[in-house]
Amino acid sequence: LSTNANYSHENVYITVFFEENRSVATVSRALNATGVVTPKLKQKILQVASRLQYVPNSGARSLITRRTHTIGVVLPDVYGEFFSELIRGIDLAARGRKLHLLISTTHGSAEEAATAIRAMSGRVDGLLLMSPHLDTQLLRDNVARNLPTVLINSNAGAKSVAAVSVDHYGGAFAMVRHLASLGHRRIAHIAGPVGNFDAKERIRGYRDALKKFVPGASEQIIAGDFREESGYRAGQEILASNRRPQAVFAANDMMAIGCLYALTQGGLRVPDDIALAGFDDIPLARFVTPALTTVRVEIADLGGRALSRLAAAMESEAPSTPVSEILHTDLVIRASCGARRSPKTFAPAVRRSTKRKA
Amino acid sequence: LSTNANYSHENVYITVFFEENRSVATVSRALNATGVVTPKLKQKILQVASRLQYVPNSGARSLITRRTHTIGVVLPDVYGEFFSELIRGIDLAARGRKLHLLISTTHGSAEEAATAIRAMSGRVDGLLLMSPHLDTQLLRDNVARNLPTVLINSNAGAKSVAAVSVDHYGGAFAMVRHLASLGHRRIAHIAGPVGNFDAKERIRGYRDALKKFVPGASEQIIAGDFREESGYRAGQEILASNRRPQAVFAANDMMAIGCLYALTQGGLRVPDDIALAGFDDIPLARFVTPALTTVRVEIADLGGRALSRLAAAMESEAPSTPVSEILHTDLVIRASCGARRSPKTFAPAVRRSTKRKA
DNA sequence: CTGAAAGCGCTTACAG
DNA sequence: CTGAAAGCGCTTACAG
Repeated sequence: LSTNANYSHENVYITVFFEENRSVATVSRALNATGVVTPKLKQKILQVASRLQYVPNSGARSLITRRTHTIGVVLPDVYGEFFSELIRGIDLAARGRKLHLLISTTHGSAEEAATAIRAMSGRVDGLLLMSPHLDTQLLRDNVARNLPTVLINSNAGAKSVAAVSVDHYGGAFAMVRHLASLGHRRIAHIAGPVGNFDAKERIRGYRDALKKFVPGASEQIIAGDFREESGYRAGQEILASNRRPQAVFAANDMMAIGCLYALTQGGLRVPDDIALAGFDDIPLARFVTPALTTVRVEIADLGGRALSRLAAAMESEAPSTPVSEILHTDLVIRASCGARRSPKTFAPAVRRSTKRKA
Repeated sequence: LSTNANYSHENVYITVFFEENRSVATVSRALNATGVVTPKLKQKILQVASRLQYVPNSGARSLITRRTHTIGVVLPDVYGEFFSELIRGIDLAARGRKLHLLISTTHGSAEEAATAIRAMSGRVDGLLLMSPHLDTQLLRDNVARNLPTVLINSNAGAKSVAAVSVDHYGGAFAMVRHLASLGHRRIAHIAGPVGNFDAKERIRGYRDALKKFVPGASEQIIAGDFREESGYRAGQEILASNRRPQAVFAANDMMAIGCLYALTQGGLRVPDDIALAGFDDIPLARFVTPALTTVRVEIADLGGRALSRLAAAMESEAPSTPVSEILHTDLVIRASCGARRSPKTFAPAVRRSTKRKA
């Protein structure tokens, strides 16, 4: 064992304390404040540890404690305001619990998602998953048994895995109700990518609200993929149509902004000639002209809650029954839908809650 | 050892293979494709591993291999476009090398930075550090010896630690030269936070270019902190001054945007009454009206290069001599400085390189 | 209160 | 080509 006392040239391990004639057991107890150690001895050990810049080898430690204190976070991407905010919320909640974050991206590929999940399995205490490609089968095949898992914005696990999602349906529903209340009857929807859970829920909200608040009106759904460019194309499509909608509700802000550019280029004035609304309330939304009416999602909160749920599941011994939590959204009314003008100040945007039971 | 064959109810470890009458050594060789194993046996082992969803315990593995295949990334925050882009660049470069990312934030506190660095030391193969609070002493006290480290946008380590930075000086210099070339003589600078390395370099660039291209002009430096609100206040200050500058160069885009709002509110037209420029080229820059002239920083590239350097240092046996790499910037000329109007299209912004030897 | 020993799951010489 | 054994750094009963 003493062959390992190589701290002068190499890394520092607990065994260097042998040089101080201490047993690793005592050192371990002193460092972890577990078990009893004479205050004097403890102080000396701490001192030596500090001088030597001793840092415990986490691999060795988790080998025996069966804890890594690390959470695996699997996301489609880390790019853009949405993920940035989401990670921020997760990070904040994790710091509070002294948990580390191992982050991996899948770039929208199911195979990469599976690989990432497997690669993380041996090194984390729990998993936070978000991916458009998650389905029950993929989860069953790749998530290690008994590894606590929480899904974000996904219904992949259906009833079998815990999930935290945004109330896409309620938000879209409230927005269409608002547009209808302004007198618009022809309300078009620029949809998100086919197969995407969020997008589907938003379409459902649009559809139901339209049916309810504008009886007899026909749906107009324009294809999109959540990216700015697809909103731009949708805008051009709207310009070219013979019977233009009076209002356009895009499934997210980036598409609404792309659409705004197309409409403005085409000579239409928003909101005078046509109303426009988005979804997400990304920071950009208040900066475009006119400022964008949208549905606010507390993205950071979404991440924070997901982490809290996961932490709770990790702490409980028994495999907890999976709970689904749904975060409500807020209507943010700005200038682009014509309901009111947005003053150019730093005052917080007007919000109207769309609370809805989960 | 056989007490561990508990895969039916618990986690799956390599020892479950005992049930197949195989030694862990053979299983290890088969799984890692190291050493020789009969193709037939190997296939069978792989099959069992797959059926059992076996995932190696990374702690145990790195205990012996002395590799975690994980990089520690310490950032001030994960919020906002800058960090989002930076992480994206790091992530992209890491995936290619099959490295995992352990991410931690310091929220601008030196103590948190130290804690984060120490907490990571035992669980990573290398460190990527960015923090306004890094100094040589903090690094020496907290970074484990022989742990390869690369600093991002910091000169903390001076000559002793490898670093990748943006050419703040050159970018600011080029911008002021550009503003001077448009005929502006009174050019003000809204500075970043005091003590911040990036901010200091940008001031230096402003100062030197002003001296060189507008001989006799006096400096006008307004305090700021990189946040939008401080730019807004700077704008109000400019409005109130008796001899207004002809051009304002903000040390980053967010302050430029805050300033823009103040100036517009105050009745000034940008760029007709006053020219405005920023630094960073965040996505928002092209969306404000008028679109913002700025200095483009390839943020993702910054992250990617930092990771590449780190990976290289990790692979080399000898403690490599620390190299400092400086990324050049590009001038992005849009409408806000009056040099030209920006058309509202999706065409890429005009860029002029400000190449400069590192 | 402290130390010697066992063992966490894995890999790697070393035998056979 | 395969297996038995040692050992990575740590923690935790178990003695003393």
